[in-house]
Amino acid sequence: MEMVLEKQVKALSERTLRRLPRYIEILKRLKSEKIEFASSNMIADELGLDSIQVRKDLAATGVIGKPKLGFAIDELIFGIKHTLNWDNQTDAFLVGAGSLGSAILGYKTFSDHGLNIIAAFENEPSKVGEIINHITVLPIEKLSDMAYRMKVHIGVITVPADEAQKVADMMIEGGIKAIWNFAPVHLKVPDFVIVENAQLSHSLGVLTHKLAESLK
Amino acid sequence: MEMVLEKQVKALSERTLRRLPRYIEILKRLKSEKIEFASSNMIADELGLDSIQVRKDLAATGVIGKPKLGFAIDELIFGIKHTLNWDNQTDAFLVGAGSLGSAILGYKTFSDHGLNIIAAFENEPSKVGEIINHITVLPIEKLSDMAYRMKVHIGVITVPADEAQKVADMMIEGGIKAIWNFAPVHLKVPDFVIVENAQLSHSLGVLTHKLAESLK
DNA sequence: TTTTTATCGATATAAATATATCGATAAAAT
DNA sequence: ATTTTATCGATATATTTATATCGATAAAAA
Ligand SMILES: NC(=O)c1ccc[n+]([C@@H]2O[C@H](COP(=O)([O-])OP(=O)(O)OC[C@H]3O[C@@H](n4cnc5c(N)ncnc54)[C@H](O)[C@@H]3O)[C@@H](O)[C@H]2O)c1
Ligand SMILES: NC(=O)c1ccc[n+]([C@@H]2O[C@H](COP(=O)([O-])OP(=O)(O)OC[C@H]3O[C@@H](n4cnc5c(N)ncnc54)[C@H](O)[C@@H]3O)[C@@H](O)[C@H]2O)c1
Repeated sequence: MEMVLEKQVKALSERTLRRLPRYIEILKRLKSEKIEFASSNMIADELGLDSIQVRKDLAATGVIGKPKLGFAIDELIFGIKHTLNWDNQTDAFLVGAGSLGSAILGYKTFSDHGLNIIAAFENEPSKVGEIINHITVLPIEKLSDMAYRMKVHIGVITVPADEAQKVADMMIEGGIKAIWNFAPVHLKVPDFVIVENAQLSHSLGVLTHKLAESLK
Repeated sequence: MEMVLEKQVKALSERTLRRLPRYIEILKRLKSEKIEFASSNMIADELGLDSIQVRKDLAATGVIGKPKLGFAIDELIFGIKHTLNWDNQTDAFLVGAGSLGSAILGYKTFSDHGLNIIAAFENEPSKVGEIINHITVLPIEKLSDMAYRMKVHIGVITVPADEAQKVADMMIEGGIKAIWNFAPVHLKVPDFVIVENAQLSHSLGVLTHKLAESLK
């Protein structure tokens, strides 16, 4: 299986990036059914998308399809994962081992998605020392220093909204380069820091609005 | 405070819908600082957006600004909430009271966002009967029937991926009209059912890709 | 009272994203 | 060996989304 991955890859829009994991999902299912090639049409049908869009998205991964057959599934999964950098794991710290934080710590699948949470941090003394899914909860005071020494690049924020900026600042002080933020606040960070907001209320807003419209 | 909300509201794009909750966040903070009017510029600055875009988004809520002053904050919060249908609560059932499901059940803020989870359902007998944040966990067998009888319109899916379609089918059988899906699968539903996917891995993919790019 | 000013909101332009068209190609069928 | 076929991928068009321009307006200043 030859992988031509260093091929010049086109620019990736955020919308394309968000669709790529969905392709993996379908491809894995097809693979489990012993299917070896998937056409853009098959994928598009499964996901209710347009096959042209699928082809364009896949082009961005650099994987080449075969006329009449489509894309070799193994190669395509590999290519998508590579594009997302899911073929590597990046070390991460999580801050706020509350209910959402614990759910994330306990979720094994993120390690398939490039995220290796190696420690959690808390300001609540009673939680410090806990171990959740083999991950130890440490005192928040150690965050910056440890991030710096261990060259941790990703920080996950699951503290209450009014603590989030403070935590982000500590992360950045520790050299963290990308923040996955679950707190419902807009974080102010320097340009060189990437922030990705995973705010459930945004998604919920779309749902409640559409539902209200549909019931009108 | 006069609210002209039934004014003809323009079509709302999904991207606008996703920004609206962010405006509420900023407006609430300004309000807590005793500020009464917010200009599109102030809001845009806080969120790193363009003020024209803010004005366009706000226009979609039907709220009218005042020259030189901007938007009356109280009225604007009200208008945005109305647009999202966050000024009503819709009853919802959650299925899968595992770690993510429990975090959602325990999160009080969703009731400010139009979601009133009134029961949870499980197929794991040991979990049935539990009470999480005043919400009782019931056996999954009762889902369709109760949804139908209680006219529940929203279903939240937090079961493992390979159970999600089955659960969605039961919800639809029970007359549920909108599904908030946290399982990493594309649900197949009839046209009249709204599905909003809250898939964390999509967000994570954007993060890991951008981080890899930035470190190149 | 008149002038200045900040901001809105309508309209226009630009950019990004999605969809359509079609020739090229390799597999399968004849 | 030749033809047919499904699919790719490049290029072109359409749609959606974001950004820019500018006259109108109401508040504040002169
Ligand atoms: N639970 C959910 O379903 C949910 C949904 C959407 C958003 N969120 C957001 O996620 C965040 C966490 O929510 P949660 O429900 O897990 O809350 P939680 O209260 O259960 O957990 C927050 C944790 O952060 C810790 N913490 C607080 N300040 C800290 C600090 N300065 N340093 C280190 N740790 C600190 C607390 O001790 C606590 O354990 C909040 O911002 C919330 O708005 C949660
Ligand atoms: N935990 C996370 O941080 C996280 C993150 C992203 C996505 N997810 C997704 O959310 C879903 C739940 O994840 P989790 O970590 O809470 O898993 P979990 O195993 O803790 O919880 C799943 C729950 O669903 C119940 N269940 C299973 N089949 C059921 C059925 N047919 N009817 C009713 N209940 C059923 C189980 O008994 C269990 O309690 C999964 O699809 C997962 O991929 C979770």
